[in-house]
Amino acid sequence: MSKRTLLVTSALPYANGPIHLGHLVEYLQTDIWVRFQKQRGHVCYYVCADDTHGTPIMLRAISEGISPEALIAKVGKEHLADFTEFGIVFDNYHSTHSPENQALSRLIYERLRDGGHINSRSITQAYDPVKEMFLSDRFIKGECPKCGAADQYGDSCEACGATYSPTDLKNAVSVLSGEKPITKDSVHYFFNLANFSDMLQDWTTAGHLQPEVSNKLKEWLEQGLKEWDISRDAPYFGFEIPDAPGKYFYVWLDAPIGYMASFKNLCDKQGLDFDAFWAKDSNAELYHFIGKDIIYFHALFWPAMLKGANFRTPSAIFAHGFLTVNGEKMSKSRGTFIKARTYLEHLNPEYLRYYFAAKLSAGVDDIDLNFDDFSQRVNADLVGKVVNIASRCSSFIHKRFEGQLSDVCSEPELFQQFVDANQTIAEFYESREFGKAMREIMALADKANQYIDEKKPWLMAKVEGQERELQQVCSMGINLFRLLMAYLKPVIPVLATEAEKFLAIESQPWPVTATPLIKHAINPFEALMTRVEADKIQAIVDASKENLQATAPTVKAKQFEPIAPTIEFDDFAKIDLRIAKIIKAEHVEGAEKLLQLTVDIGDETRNILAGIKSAYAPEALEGKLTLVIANLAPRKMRFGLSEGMVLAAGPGGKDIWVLSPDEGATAGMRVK
RNA sequence: GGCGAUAUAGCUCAGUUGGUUAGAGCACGGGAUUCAUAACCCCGGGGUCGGUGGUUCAAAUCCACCUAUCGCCA
Repeated sequence: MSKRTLLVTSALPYANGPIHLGHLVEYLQTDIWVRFQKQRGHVCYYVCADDTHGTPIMLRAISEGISPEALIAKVGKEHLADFTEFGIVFDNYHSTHSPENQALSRLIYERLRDGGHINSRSITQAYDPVKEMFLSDRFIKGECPKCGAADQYGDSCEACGATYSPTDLKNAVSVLSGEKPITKDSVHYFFNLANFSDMLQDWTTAGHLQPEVSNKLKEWLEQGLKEWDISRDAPYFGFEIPDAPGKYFYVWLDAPIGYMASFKNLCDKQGLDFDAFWAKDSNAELYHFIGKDIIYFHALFWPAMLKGANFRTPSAIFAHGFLTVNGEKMSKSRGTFIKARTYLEHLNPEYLRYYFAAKLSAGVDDIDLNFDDFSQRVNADLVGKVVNIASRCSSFIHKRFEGQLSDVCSEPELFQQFVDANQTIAEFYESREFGKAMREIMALADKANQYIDEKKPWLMAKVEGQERELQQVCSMGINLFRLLMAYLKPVIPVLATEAEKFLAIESQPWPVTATPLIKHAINPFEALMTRVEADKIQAIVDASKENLQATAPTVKAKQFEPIAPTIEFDDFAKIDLRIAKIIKAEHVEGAEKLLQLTVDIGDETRNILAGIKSAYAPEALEGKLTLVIANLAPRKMRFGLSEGMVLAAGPGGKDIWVLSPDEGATAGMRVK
């Protein structure tokens, strides 16, 4: 087995929200693959970073009242903590908002520009005149021009599926301010992807991609490649384009460069040769694990950018499917939108690592997390089958032989059979057929249990003179267990490490040339893993439902007029609000909208003319408690003097609602 | 709307270039066992392979259409 050099990445999580179980499919898949490579003795670096740029980050920082830098620092820390507790070990975890990324983004941009791959021209876009920023399609809502459905985004209608441009929307408003967007021109920069059509035609069919991905891309390539808008106008959180003040790199331009930047950062820390991995003639292998939703960026833009900037292209891109829970899309209301943190608060992360491994393949199919299947699978496979082998053998070894394994291997052929399986299992791991690898390993576990069952050590224990055989059978079981743990180590590293402690052995390499432990003392057995408790799963679902209420959507179409400018408490204190009792209410001769109210505000009564005739009959008001502004300057109206104002809400007409206090308040009390 | 993927036992999934009675794990039923975290071992029931039509000596597999689910449309 020759030594390979690999650089592996997972897609960068966006710094706009927490890690959830859907994200984890990818990071666990990558981590398992990387651990496997390392266990095999290859040189393998696994780098990742937080994806930190773009309008959503900027807006969220504003809504939280902190700087974007503070926001991404906070979220980045949370992300890394979640990953770490799931056993995902990066060789480096960086940020796209880093000097390395800025320098590399700039370098790549300049090389593309100098190579004639960047164009610029003015385009017309929707613009929010209040927030003073351009609006992408997702920030405009209105009625679908085709079917009239309300509350649809600027690019397509969720109700009828029509696609259109934001200018087609009826009654369009900015999601940010509620204002009607205007259109405005601005110069944008474009990456001319079509220059790379031939190169991509070859690259996408040269074995770098899964066949289904390759087919998908063929479709896009046949339609002809369009230029890619890589710039955004200020205000934007990102990197300013070097030769274009006020213009920023679109987040998707610098995000994949973040892979390089994170690795550059690692190189600087560890003295590695960056060019050995990224130069055009690099011999290192470069792999990107991604979700199938971002294939376009990774299989077209990214290789083209690298090519155009004179860097090497990826060895392969591995796309995976999405996670469904109980057969359905993850849903906040069903409690199946589960954050990594919520899971960690209740269940052992290795359960999920094993479960995902058992279901993952090299394809792009979605995988389903079925809670019943999850606990059955984990309990049956890991606890019932694998750990059980150690459990059932170690008791004899300790009770009868002081922890000493026998001095011979009684079944060398069986042991060798387990060692020989390493090749098949390794092939499955290598090709990301983790489900098949797990099945293979569990078949070995079954074999081990069958062996013990056949030998019946518990009968030997009762027969005098069979001590030696008893020790041999149990030692054999322990040795088989050891190999199983070596094979499972990429998936369940914590359990594997615990098992190594129990076995009193060094960290296990991939068992290509393993020999049985002979005359070896092991440590007392302690439960290595406990069963999944069903109530914990329910607790996760419940907690996920609660999260929903805690995290109300932050960006929502504004239905109401914008909040007025902030005032100080002193401003508020100037307003003297009083509880008032309506003593008398009557129509005003000749007035269309007004009612005349006589109200008791404690020590005095007032005459108030209120514009609420359209919504209230006078007799319905008499005796009612309400709120009035008592120190409003009296106002002379056509029908008389109004000595205050009754508080009411609503758009008008029949929809006016007079405010009233809770029971117990009495006329004259001041509101404060 | 266009395009793609998927649809196999109660559940989660295998089924290589079309080729005997369609497989596994879990669940279920029966038996055996008691060393082991009620684990393990043996046996068994259960599927008109989403639907309809076609090609073929032969279709889960190839083709067409339909239905459902998921995704993509830069």
